[in-house]
Amino acid sequence: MLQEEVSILLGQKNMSKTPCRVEVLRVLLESGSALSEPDIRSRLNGGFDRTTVYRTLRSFLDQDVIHSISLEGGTVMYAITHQKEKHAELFHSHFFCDDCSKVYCLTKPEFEPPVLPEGFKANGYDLLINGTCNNCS
Amino acid sequence: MLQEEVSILLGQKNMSKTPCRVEVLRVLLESGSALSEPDIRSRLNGGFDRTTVYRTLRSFLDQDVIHSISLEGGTVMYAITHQKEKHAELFHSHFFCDDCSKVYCLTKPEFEPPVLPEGFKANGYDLLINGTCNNCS
DNA sequence: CGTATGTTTGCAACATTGTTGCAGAATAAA
DNA sequence: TTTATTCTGCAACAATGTTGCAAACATACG
Repeated sequence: MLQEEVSILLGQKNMSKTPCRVEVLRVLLESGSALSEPDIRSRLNGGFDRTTVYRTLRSFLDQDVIHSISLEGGTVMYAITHQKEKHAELFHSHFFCDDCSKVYCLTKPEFEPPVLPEGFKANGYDLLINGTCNNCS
Repeated sequence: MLQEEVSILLGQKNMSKTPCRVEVLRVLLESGSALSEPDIRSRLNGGFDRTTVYRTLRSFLDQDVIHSISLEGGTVMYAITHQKEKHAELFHSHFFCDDCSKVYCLTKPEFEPPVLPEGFKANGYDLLINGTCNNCS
């Protein structure tokens, strides 16, 4: 159930269950994909202020409850962090549908990275794949 | 020589050699890495308006003379597009140094991408690797 | 040469995304 | 209840990017 999932997410990070936090998590969980702040705010029940939503997102980002995805052109989307995968901290892979503009978090984000030039050391990989999603093909 | 390279880049795309375009290309070529608009503008000789620089960047983006790289958090950087590589249109790989914040375009951007879920079709790959560059290690 | 046409530039204005300061409301703790 | 903490809304601000308009400049054509 949704309420439970929200409680678990907040409880794990010792975050209090405020109305705005609960709503933001509900919206993100229900959408199943990444959303921009305007997207999120327009779906919230309660009519919260822009500032409050941004502060909520900032807290979630700091606590790794959510993560941000930067699209071509600088648009930033926010999505729940599901850490089922082992290398979730190292590899982040997302899919952007050119057709419906939906953003999906790939659950198996690991891949064979390119060889770096001499002297370069990698700490993390952020991959953004664009194309057509299963809904649009 | 730099002047020549600028002329070639503009000539290939049938773009007129305006002062601002020449300056922006000079700055990007001299820096050798990706720069933000404020970075670029502060290095221009001539004191061009913010708007003029953005319009110049837009033209270059439309003509694929440059490309943009979106960093974590939504910062956008601009870099010359070197299409020496075959798969340059499909694979874009960049390296962000956590130490000096410099952004490098990787010249061999191909890699083994992750397997997509059923029904998803990829059109392009944008990889952003973060870590330590050769100057900072 | 002069005129018409097109492009570049600067200025002002605006939109969007995100942050910060401050004061009031709500919540939890004493 | 009183105190302390944290949330929230409002106003203001900063950064990035776009658009409209008019002046400047270059280009082409008669």
